[in-house]
Formats: sequence, structure tokens, C-alpha cells
Amino acid sequence: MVVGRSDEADDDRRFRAVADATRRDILRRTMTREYSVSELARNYPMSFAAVQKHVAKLERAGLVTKRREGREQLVRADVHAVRRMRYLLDQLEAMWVDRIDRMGEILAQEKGDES
Amino acid sequence: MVVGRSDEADDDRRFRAVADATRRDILRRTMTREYSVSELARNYPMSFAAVQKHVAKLERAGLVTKRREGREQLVRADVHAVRRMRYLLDQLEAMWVDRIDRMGEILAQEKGDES
DNA sequence: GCGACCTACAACCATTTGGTTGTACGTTAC
DNA sequence: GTAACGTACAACCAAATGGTTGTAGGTCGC
Repeated sequence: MVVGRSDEADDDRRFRAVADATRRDILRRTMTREYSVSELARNYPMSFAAVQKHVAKLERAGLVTKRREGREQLVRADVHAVRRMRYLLDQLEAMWVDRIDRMGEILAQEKGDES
Repeated sequence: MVVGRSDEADDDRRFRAVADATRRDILRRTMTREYSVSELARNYPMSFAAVQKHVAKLERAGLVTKRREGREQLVRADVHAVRRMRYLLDQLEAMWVDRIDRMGEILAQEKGDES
């Protein structure tokens, strides 16, 4: 997969969206079941509008979606966006493992040469 | 593991540190080998001081470490901090999977009742 | 020893962020 | 029908962020 600029911007948004304890908690809760925004808001020591802003930021990052049911907006997490972030971190770790592997080969080679 | 406030702050720092394309690229590069700060800086269309700030932010998040070699500071990535982020995302995904599993059980139960 | 290279950081600035209060509108329950 | 509930968003403000320029000091190579 070739990473383009729009992919980088999406990654920016996703990681930034989870770089806040309140938003991570919103994500945890909405991963288990749907919550309305005001139901979510009751869990945090801030105004309703502030929680609305957090939800909006998660939505712009593609981490949650909303659907209206009567007067309520129900928020649910989207595991795909979480997987995309995990994938990127997996790639980073793979680069690390690859480096360690290459060092191991060098060491093995040096040991062979010493015999 | 119980997540405490200082853990949350660490998570804030780590996710915020990777919420920027330049810093993700620095992380990719230093995952494969050590780079000096000025060597890194040659890759980005910004001042040396700006790259320095990016490296400092990664360092504060525990994602890279620096060691001095003569006049150069050599930067290397720390895979443990990447793993901590991945772990957190794994937990989120596990919550999703658990929810899907519970829905599957409910559906199976409903089908059993219909027979 | 001195020019080139490398790094650190202060001060500044424009933009973004994260919170508040206030206003407005739609839905629901009685 | 109206009070209660739920939501959206504008305007505001303080703090944080991400970049710049400039100054200063250490190391290295010739």
C-alpha cells in the first residue's frame, strides 16, 4: 500500500482524535454499545457542548458514526478506523523486527567467519 | 491492568506525538537505523529548529531516544512505546469483538427458541 | 586555529484546540 | 399544547501547537 497525502491527513485525524482521555473513553463506551450524546455527556465534568465537540472530532476522524433516533443522536464506534491505526503501528513494529533480524544475520555471519 | 491518570497522560502524549505526518516519518526512519537530527532535518521542508521540536516531542512521548556521538545527537525509535499504543487499540478491538460475540449468542438463542 | 557543521533554545507569531455560555430548534411525554 | 429533554452551533477566550528567526556554544576536519 502506497501512503498518499490524503491517507496521511486521515492518519493525522485519527491519531489526534484518540490523543485525548475523554475521547478515548467515548470510544471505549461506544465500542460496547450505542450511546446518545447526552448520555455520554453525563460521564464527564464538562459542558454538553464540549462533549459534542469531542464526538464531532471522533466523527470527522471516522472513529464513530451517528444515527438519529427520535430526538437522540446515537453514537457507535467504527472498529475499521481503529484497525487502520493498528495496521500502521504494526508496520512500524515490523520495521523494527526486520532491523533486529538483519542484525541477527550479521552476528551469525560474523560468528561463522570466526570459525 | 488498571489505567491511571498518569497512564492516560502518557497515552495522550504518545498518540499526539504520532498525530503528525512529519513525526510519523521520523519514527519510520529511526525504526530502521539511527539518524542524527540534522540528517533527519534534510528530509523535510522546514527549519532545523522545527525538526528539533518534532524530535523533542517524540522523545517526551517516549517514542525515540537520543544519544550523543561527538557533535551529533543520534535518534533511535523505541518500539516499546509503539507496542503500548498498539495494546490499547487491541483492547478497543477486543471490546468490539466481545460485543459481536454477545450478539451472535443472542441470535443463536433466538433461533433455538423458534424451533 | 578557524571555518564548517551540529545542536539547543529563546522569543515571536499565526493557527488550532478545548473549553464556556447563550441562543435556537426538534422531539417526546404527560 | 407545553414543559422537559436532546441536540446544534455561534461567539468567545485561554492555552497549546507548529512554525520561524536569531543567538550561542560545542565538535570536527583541514
